[in-house]
Amino acid sequence: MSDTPTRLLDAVDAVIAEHGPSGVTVRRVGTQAGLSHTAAAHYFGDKPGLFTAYLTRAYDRIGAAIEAAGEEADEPSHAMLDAAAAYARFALQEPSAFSVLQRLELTRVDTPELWQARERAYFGINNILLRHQATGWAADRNIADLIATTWAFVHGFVELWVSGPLAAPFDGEELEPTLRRVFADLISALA
Amino acid sequence: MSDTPTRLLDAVDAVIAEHGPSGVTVRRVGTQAGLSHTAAAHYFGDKPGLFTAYLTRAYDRIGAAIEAAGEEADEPSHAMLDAAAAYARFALQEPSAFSVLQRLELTRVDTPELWQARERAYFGINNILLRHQATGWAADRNIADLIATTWAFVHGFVELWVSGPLAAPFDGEELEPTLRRVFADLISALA
DNA sequence: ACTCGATACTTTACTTTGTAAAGCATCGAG
DNA sequence: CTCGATGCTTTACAAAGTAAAGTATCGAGT
Repeated sequence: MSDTPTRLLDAVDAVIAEHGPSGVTVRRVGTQAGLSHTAAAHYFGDKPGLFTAYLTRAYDRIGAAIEAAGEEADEPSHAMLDAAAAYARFALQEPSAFSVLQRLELTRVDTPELWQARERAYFGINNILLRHQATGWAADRNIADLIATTWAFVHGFVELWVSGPLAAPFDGEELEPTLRRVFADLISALA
Repeated sequence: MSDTPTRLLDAVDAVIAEHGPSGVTVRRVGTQAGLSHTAAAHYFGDKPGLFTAYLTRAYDRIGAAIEAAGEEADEPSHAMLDAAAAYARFALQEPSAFSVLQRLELTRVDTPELWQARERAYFGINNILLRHQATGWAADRNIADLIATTWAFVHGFVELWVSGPLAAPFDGEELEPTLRRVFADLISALA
C-alpha cells in the first residue's frame, strides 16, 4: 500500500500519459488519484512543489538506472555505454519525466532532496568514469572535465534527438544504437 | 517603426525580465506592449503560437551568432570555439529565450518557420565543421557524427551548467572560459 | 462624396486553473 | 469521553486562456 504522496506522483504520470506534459494541473492530479482537486496542493504546497517532488523522483530513477548499468557491466567501457543507453531509454520511456527534467521555472531548484537525487546520478557517472580510468583509459585527463564532457554529450545528444534538431542528420535511425555508436567513438577519441 | 507582432515578441522579453519565464501570460504580453490583453492571442492564435514565434526568433538569433562566429574567426578551430562561446553567451544573456528553447509542450514543433530557424543554426555549425575538416582536422570522421557530437556537447554543457548539475564540479568558475577550455580539449581529442 | 469590405485591433464573456482558508471526520492519547 | 492532531474536503476567489462578437480606421471602387 503506497502512501498518498506517492499515489499523487503516480497520478502525475497517468495525467501526462493521458493529457500530455502541459496537461498536468494540480487539480487533475488530485482527482486522478481518486482524491479531491486540492489534494496535491495540500501535500506539495503548490504546483512548483509538486513538480519538484516529481522531478526528484525522476532523478532518483535515472540515478538508479546509471548505478545498475555500472554494476552489471562486465567492464567499465561497457558500463559507460550502458549508462548512456539507460539515460536514452529513460528519455524515451518516460518522456514525461524527461521533459520536466529541465523545466526550471516550474521547480524549486534549491530543494535539498532534488540536489541529493541529482548527486546520486552524478556520482554514478563519476564512479563509472573512475573505474574506466583505472584501466588506463584517458589516464591523463582531469576527472571533472571527463564527467562534464561525457555527461554534457549524452544529455545534449538525447535532448537534441528528442526535441528535433538531430532528427534530420540521423533520419530513420533509432536513438539508442546511434547514441551507442557515436558515444563509443567519443570515448575512444578521449582515450 | 517595428510592426505589432515584433513589438509583442519584444514584450515577451520585457515580461520575462520583470516576472520570470513562468510569469509570461498572453494577457500580460499584450498589455506590456501597450495593447489590449488579447492582442497577443489575436496575432499568434494562442499561447503555444506565441511561444513558437518567440522560439523561432531565438533560434534565428543563435543562428546569426553562430554564422558571425564562423565568418569573423581567422581560422576554423577558433570559429568552433567562438560559436560555442556565442551559444553560451546567448544562454546567459537571454536566459529567457534559452529556457524556452526546449520547452516542447509550449511550442508547436512542426511549424515550418521554427524548422527553418533551426536549420540555420544547424548549417552554421555544419559550415564551420566542414571548413575545419578541410584543414585536415578529424578528416576521417563522418560529418553527421561530428555535428552531433559537438552540438550535443556544447548544448548539453551549457544546459547542465545553467540548470545546476555542473555547478558543483566547476565551483566558482565562469561558463565561457570553462566551456572554451573543455571544448578545446574535446576538439583536439577528435582530431 | 459615399459605400463597402478589409485590417487591426478591443470588449465581453465564459471556463479552467492555482491557491488560500476554513471545515469536517477519524483516531489515538489521556 | 474529551481533545487535539492528522488527513483530507469544501468553499471561495482572482488570474489566465481563449472564443466570439464588436468597433474604428482606411483605402478602393463607383
